[in-house]
Amino acid sequence: MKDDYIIVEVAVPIPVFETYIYRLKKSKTENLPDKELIGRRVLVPLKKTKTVGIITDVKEISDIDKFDFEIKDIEEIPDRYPIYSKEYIELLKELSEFYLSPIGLTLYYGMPDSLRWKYIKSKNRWEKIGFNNYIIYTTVNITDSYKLPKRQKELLEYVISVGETSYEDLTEIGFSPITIKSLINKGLLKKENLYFLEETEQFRLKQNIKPFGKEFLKKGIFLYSSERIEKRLENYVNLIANSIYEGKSSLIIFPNVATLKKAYKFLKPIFEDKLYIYFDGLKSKEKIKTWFNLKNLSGLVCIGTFSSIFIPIKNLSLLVIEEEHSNSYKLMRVPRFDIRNFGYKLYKNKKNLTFILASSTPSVETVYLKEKGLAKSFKENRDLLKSIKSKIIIESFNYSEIDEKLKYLLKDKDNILLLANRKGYSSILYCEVCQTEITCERCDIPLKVHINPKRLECPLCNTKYEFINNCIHCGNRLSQFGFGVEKLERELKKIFPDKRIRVETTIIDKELLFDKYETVVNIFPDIFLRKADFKADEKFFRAVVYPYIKSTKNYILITNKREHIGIKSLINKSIELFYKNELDRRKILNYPPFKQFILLSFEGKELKKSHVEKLFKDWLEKFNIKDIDYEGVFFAYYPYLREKFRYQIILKDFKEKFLLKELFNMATKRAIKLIIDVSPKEIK
DNA sequence: AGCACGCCGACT
DNA sequence: GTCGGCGTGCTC
Repeated sequence: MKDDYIIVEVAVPIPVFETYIYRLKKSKTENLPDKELIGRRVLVPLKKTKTVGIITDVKEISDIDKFDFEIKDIEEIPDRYPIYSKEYIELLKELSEFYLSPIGLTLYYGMPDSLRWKYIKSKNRWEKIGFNNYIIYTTVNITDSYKLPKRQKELLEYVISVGETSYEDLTEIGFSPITIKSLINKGLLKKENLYFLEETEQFRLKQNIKPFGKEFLKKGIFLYSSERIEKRLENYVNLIANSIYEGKSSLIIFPNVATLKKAYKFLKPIFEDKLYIYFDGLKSKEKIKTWFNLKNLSGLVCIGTFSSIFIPIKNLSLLVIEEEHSNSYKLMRVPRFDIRNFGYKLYKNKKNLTFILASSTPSVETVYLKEKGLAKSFKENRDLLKSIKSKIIIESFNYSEIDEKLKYLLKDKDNILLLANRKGYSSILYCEVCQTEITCERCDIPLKVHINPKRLECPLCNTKYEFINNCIHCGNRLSQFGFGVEKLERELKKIFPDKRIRVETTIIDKELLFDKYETVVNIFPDIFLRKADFKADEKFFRAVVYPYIKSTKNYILITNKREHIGIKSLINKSIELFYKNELDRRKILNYPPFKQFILLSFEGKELKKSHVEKLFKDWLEKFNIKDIDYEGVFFAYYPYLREKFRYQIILKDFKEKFLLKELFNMATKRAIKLIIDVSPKEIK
């Protein structure tokens, strides 16, 4: 009897760090066109319900005696092919271990959302969101010339009218499987499996794109910071063409959809049907098609956002992460890992991968990779700032004079981008009688005033409140203080009704990456230095330097931090000056990348600092942890968020990371939510 | 996560 | 006496 089963390890989408063991009946694998089990989706029972999981390993049948729990059977294998490759399963396992991100959740959120089936217990059925096993379409456009039964005629007319549909859609609206089948047999309907497209046509590059020699398709990690994003994209065309010419595939990742779409417009006419796009907002059918084509075929190019890193692309030879410093490459939710690190793992694992980390203002970590000799410069080592000719004007900041100053500075300018990292209309609403600010009920921080529509909004949890004129305690009229971009925009439009002025809070992570303006005004980036974050100087530097790259004639910087190294490197037109200084500083202070940080955030409704201290002490004692570098429990930068108190601990270079899983379990038992952030991007 | 169990307070 | 709120435990 034993021989009729295969024992497999399955990662299920629940917040635990382990995988579970299931039995798979051999007969269920007999008709599979691909015998590989690892990377497959499986439908499994889990406690009193069912879930979709991913096979991560195949065990020896003799292991069965080792388990002291009842082993349940896999109910079904829903797909003809695995969705992840063995290689990606291996790497994602390692990465989840490194970031202490539950493997089941990592694989679950990595796959196309339409494959994340949910079992609805009350309805006793699976919810297959937008799922289609194969598409049904037709090549005819009129039904008149065919003699068909009434129902078949209706079906054919329906398919003609919608163009492309699915088996599920058709049965859902009332066509029987027999009707569908007979039209398929007559050749009037065609079905195409999305999972399995044949490797057919020989792709020809458009005339004007010629393979470029092989000098840039070498194995290696490269830092590409010597040119602007427009210019970089032009260079990728040659690399992609090279890769396709060799029958291999490329992946270019962008930090946001707006930038991605601009890149698509540029690349589509060049690479036509060899170009695929992948991002969360894509239609589920398209996502599945892109996923499986990239997994099964070769000689393609994909551009996408964060989620595209999960596609197990066949013969990947070029990986580019654009604007690699962006915060969007590490999510604040599961899977809590940094895709740059995944790129690094892919690079280590593949024989020939060109891995490019590109940014006009790269992250300190990536510059450090270059310092250590792990990454090389892509193209010549030239400072981008030296090629920018726009004039730098530095002015001091004073809140009461800002309107007058802008009026004076902008009087002879046009085509202006104005940046101020202040959301909303004004910063606070204040009662001068009670001397209190109007604050968010859930976060206890001042609400910002917004207009269009007029409302109050919490800058942290985004809860919206009705605008009030009078104080809720004494009825006195409330006053507004501070300014935001909405107020700046309104007032500048009043002063200069004919000028082209765009007002934004930030450039980074907006579609502005490709845009240029004659004059860029940057108001008070000093705000980035207010937070005692280890990355504060880097953020300030980027906030000062990045807008300069977008200006063609004038760059007006309004700041009171003239002595900061970030501004010095701008004036000296040398980004290297900043990185050298910053690396020295971080080394002295034992900050990343010299020490690895693990940020522990504890959250709870009635949580007190002493509870966290007790929990941490108990953990240290229980596991006899002596060798640990941390500076105690402190209040988080936002100590009260969404009705929860928040405390943090920073561990430096903590080696026994697996023990944090136990801390996580202990915290859960005490109703404390613990968020473990390995190599945090920011501390907030 | 998502479900069940079990202990309390509020209700017919 | 029992309905349901949510704290706690567990998933191969």
